[in-house]
Amino acid sequence: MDNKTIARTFRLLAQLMELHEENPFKIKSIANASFKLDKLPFKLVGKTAEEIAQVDGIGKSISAKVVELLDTGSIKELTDLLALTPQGIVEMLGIKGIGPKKIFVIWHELKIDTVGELYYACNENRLIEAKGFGLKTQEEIKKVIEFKMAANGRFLYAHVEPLVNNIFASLSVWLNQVEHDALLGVAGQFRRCCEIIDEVKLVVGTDNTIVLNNKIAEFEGLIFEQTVDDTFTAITETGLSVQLKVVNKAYFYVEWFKQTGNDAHVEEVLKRLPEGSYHNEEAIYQAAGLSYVEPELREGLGEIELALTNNLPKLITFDDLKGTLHNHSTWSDGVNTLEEMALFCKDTLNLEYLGICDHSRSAFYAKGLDEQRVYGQHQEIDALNKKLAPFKIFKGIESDILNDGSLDYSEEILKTFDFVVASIHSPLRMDEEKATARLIKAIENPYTTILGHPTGRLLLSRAGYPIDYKKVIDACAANGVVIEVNANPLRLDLDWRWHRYALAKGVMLSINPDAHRTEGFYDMHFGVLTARKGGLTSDKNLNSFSLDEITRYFDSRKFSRI
DNA sequence: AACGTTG
DNA sequence: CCGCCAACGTT
Repeated sequence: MDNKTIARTFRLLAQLMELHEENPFKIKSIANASFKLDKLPFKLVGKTAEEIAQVDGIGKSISAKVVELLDTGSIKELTDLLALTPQGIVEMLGIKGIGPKKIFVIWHELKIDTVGELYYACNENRLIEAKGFGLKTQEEIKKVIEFKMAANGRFLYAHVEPLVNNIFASLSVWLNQVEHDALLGVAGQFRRCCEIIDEVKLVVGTDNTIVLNNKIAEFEGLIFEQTVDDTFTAITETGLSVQLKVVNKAYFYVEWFKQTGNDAHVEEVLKRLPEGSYHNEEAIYQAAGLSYVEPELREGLGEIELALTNNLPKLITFDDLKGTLHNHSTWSDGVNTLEEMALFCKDTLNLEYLGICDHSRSAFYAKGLDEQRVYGQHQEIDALNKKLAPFKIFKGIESDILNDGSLDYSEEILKTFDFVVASIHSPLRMDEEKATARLIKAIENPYTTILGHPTGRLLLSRAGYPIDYKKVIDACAANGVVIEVNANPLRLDLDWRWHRYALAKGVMLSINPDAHRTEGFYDMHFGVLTARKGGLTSDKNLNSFSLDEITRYFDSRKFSRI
């Protein structure tokens, strides 16, 4: 069990205690513990109660609960509370915009205890009757429930990846026993590296279908049912559909190709493809008179024209990344210290530089840096740079874009950074006009180097604020501002569908992990996949620059201000 | 701490 | 009826 799960369990416990009107002091200490546990720089698994109690804010009683959770998988107090709470009420805790206080009213005064009923109540205008609720709250709740319903049965790529890897690995082993040269490939949305997956597709090539048909019924805890002649389907516990298509080996590559691209892409290629069996995908594209199209690009969005004229981009890879920009440390809301983050980049990832961009002063909830602490951090960076040379830490900041579009510090302070990532964190409720104007004002600020997560979206969980993409990208082009591809699998923002437009306008992108702990750097993997979908090449990605190149780039941005 | 909402 | 503001809940 990882720390995140433990922290989430404690938060749920605190919320349930509040719903059941328990001692507010106890509630506070549990909620506080949840926060602390989430921010620990070490893993809790294997630690003793005594060791855990050493953590500031965690005493005997809570450390005992952590151990109980680690040993038994649950906490008795939580199990008891859950038994007393309707399932729908527990679900409501996951709705943004309402907390335990409001849910208490919904439950006891409106007598509503399922999310469905709550939705109906919003439609019938019944929520505004209750005290503490108004029209705005009601509309907001309605919107969030609708968003949640639309997300049902859909999953983040990052969430599906381990499952697909497991299925692929065990299926390979098993197939190999059945037939030593059987073929297997992952296809569909996953192979195309889509950010949201609602169906996993695999293709098997075997001439021994009978054995397969008899054996496949149960595999890796999944129950496969034969839905069509050659297709087996299973649904995971979480509701994800896994499809297995079985064909003779001779047809494997054509089938794999057909199951990978979206309909538009496959149709376009098939039009040009002579009938036949092909021994790999390259041969298929060649026979169709096209250069090879990487799976990520097979979306029917103009890639065929590029393939016809041999103009497909050479897509960026993880190895092209030379450094990483936009990351956090314990100076604000990160888990690892500046030095730990730097050493990880230097020694584990073999990068040449780290850009540190802790939160700016108005991000109070994240311990944002005031002017004093900016100065303090810069001194620490100078010292570390001496120690770790030639590895370099760049002095950055993730400056909030305030409500009026200005940045969070005076020019005097902004001047002291090597680069500035400007992002919106609050307020997020804006119409398109307001959001676009706010972003453009920040883009026009001469100190802005990179525009951070342009829409603020959280995939499957929160829609971003609406923006006029073209205007925002055009403004970046006009002001030499780089756009972030936030690599957190929940964000992947700028959306890949806009990469090509940005690149055409001469705007550079930057694959930024927004890491809040050392493992967070690995999110760049997802950023690379999504940027590949967008058609990004290494030379247009800022953090593919070598240390020399990026130093010169930051310098030239500074000179352009004078 | 700052914000939006409520009343 | 509107604008103002304190209290509250959420992030």
